[in-house]
Amino acid sequence: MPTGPTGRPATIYDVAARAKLSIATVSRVLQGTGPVSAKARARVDQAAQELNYVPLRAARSLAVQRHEAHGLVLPDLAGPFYADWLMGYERWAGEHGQSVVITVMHGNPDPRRSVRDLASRVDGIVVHGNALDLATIQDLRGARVPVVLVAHAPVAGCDSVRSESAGSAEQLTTRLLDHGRTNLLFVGDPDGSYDVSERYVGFAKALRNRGLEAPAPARVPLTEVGGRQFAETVLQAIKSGRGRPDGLVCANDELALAAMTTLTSHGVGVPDDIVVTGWDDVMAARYVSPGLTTVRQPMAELGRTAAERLHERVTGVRTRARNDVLATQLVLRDSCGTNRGMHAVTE
Amino acid sequence: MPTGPTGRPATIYDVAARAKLSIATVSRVLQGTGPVSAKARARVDQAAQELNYVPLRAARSLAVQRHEAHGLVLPDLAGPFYADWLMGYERWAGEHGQSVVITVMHGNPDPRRSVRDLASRVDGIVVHGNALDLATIQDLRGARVPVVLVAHAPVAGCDSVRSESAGSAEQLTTRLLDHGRTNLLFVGDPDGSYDVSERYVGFAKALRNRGLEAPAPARVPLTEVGGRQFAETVLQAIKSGRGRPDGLVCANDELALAAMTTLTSHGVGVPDDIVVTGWDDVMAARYVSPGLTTVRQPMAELGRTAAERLHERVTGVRTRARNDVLATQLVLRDSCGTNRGMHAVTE
DNA sequence: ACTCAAACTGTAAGCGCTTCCACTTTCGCC
DNA sequence: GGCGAAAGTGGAAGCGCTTACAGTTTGAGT
Repeated sequence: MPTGPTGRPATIYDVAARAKLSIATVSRVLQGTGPVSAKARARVDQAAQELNYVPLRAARSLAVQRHEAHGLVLPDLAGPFYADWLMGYERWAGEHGQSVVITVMHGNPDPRRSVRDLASRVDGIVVHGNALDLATIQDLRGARVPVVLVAHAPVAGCDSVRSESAGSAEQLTTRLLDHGRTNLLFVGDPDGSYDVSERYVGFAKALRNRGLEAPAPARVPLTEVGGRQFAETVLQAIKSGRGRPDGLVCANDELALAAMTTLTSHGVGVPDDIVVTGWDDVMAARYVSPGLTTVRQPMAELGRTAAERLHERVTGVRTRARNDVLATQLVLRDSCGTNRGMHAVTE
Repeated sequence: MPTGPTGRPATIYDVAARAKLSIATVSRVLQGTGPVSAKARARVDQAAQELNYVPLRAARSLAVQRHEAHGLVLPDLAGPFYADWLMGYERWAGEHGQSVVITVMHGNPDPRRSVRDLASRVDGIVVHGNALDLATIQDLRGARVPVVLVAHAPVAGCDSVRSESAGSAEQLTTRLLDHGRTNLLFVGDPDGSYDVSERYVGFAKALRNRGLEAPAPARVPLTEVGGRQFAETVLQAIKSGRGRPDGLVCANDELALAAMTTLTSHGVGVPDDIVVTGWDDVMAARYVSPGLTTVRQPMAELGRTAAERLHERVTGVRTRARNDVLATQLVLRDSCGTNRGMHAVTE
């Protein structure tokens, strides 16, 4: 928020003139580089102060060949957890003087252009989930843009950060089986995202461990509409006397919540007739009745970690790719019928 | 994601050399400015293509004295609605070729520096709620940085965008009074944000219209913890036989949800013994029982509008300040005890 | 006092792009 | 075929900053 004498923003020349020093010295004082006398420092500080001078980032970026900014590419911002993730990222960025430029792909009229554009104003890019196809990611890599993948399968040359999925899903599923469930269904499309595919892997593994065959996943969108629709088909199946599931392992909470409430409102008891679990631990999960058993991801930490990894790459302190997997937390509530005592938390 | 012959990103010089034309022509082709022959255009396009050339934004910004970027300053990202707001903003920005740089104030080690920094890499700034104090906003204005305020009281020289609050609050409160409530309480601190203060104004007005005196607001934080704590004091009051409220008009849903569930879990009936309303219509509001009556703000549209206003200011197509107020929607559910039929929606 | 190094400061050359201005083509038309 | 205007192109000057490099002080050591 600089104010120059002319009304136009003050430049380093204005400061230099006012301090009666060269722009080189001004730059050295302001950036804290190189040796400067105390006197010069004081004069510059005062002049800068008086002119309310702020160096123009574009000029600095051009000169130092660095932007001091991170680019984030997100598929969209739906769901409550992006906020937490972003918050974690922002926090780290703020503490380390990095700006954050966000680009959302959903509804973007020209994704390719947007990403190129982003790449030219930041030092590196974080890609969340499948916001970008592999070709575009490779493109970025080819152009030597540091890339960190979040909630995405590892890619050669890129760092990745995600939360553990398969293990938690297996653990959760096993728990349901332990409590006598015999006809579990996985709800959600594994092809939709890496995370979901991992969850299905864990689900299937738990079943196989019991000598059961894993049924194909119900490929519905991870939304409330998807959950409602799926519940309808379950209700149909029950009504028509066909085989009925006695448990739904849903790929996220929206799905689970919609499915569960649809079922209960049609007289199907949860958890007695059918158990339901979700993923993410959204706020509604603890306000619905019965409370929704779910898996909590350390969203803020995922964000923080992604920021850190990207910075390491940008500054070059690390060159070997690194794939972080953060632990999740099983949150037991009543919807899974295995809960003793509220809010027991395992793992 | 440019790739130059040397491994370093290609510059406009590389393209010019390859196309056997001057950089001036290359620039004209790429930016679509000025007259260029079809032949030249083709050569440049091809060369740029082959080199995977992307103009460096910093250089362009420096030359054109514009960043083609908007800065957003947010207090934090808590709550589910920032996501919708941001989504609306991003969408508009993406469609209009503007980048979005986000800065979160909460937990920021040096807010002042962050804002100055932001100001020097964008063409204008949107400030959400009370992320910034008035002095800082004035500073920005003084430096001729276009500023748009969201959910904030209008400030001279700044545009503002918010959603209607007082009227909806009055309408909601009146409705409760119409249904026989006589001892309503407003929960939330009006000093905490402009929006909340407006809601309290509407609440108080409704009471005065009935010749009732508006009680002082319960100044608790707008969080689940705040709601729980407040509910405890209500429970105390009831137990000790002191006057009890028969309705809580809460400043947001988190507060309302926590208060409501605390009350019901202690045997206080909602809506029979006491009615509860919230604000924002978060997802949990429709999963809790009874469903939470609340007020929905057009978050995405608020975001879109803010983006548009800022752009108008940046481009100078409008110079007079403008204050937009968007309509809200009363969402009636069972917690207010005045609902006939699910999901009736008024206004 | 004198030398030499260390401390400080200034000059100027970029960083990669846009754009004014001048210059050369190319047309349209009499 | 020749003329003027329009179209196309290139040279070069910035935009505001950083940073060699060179130049000037300063000060310690003798």
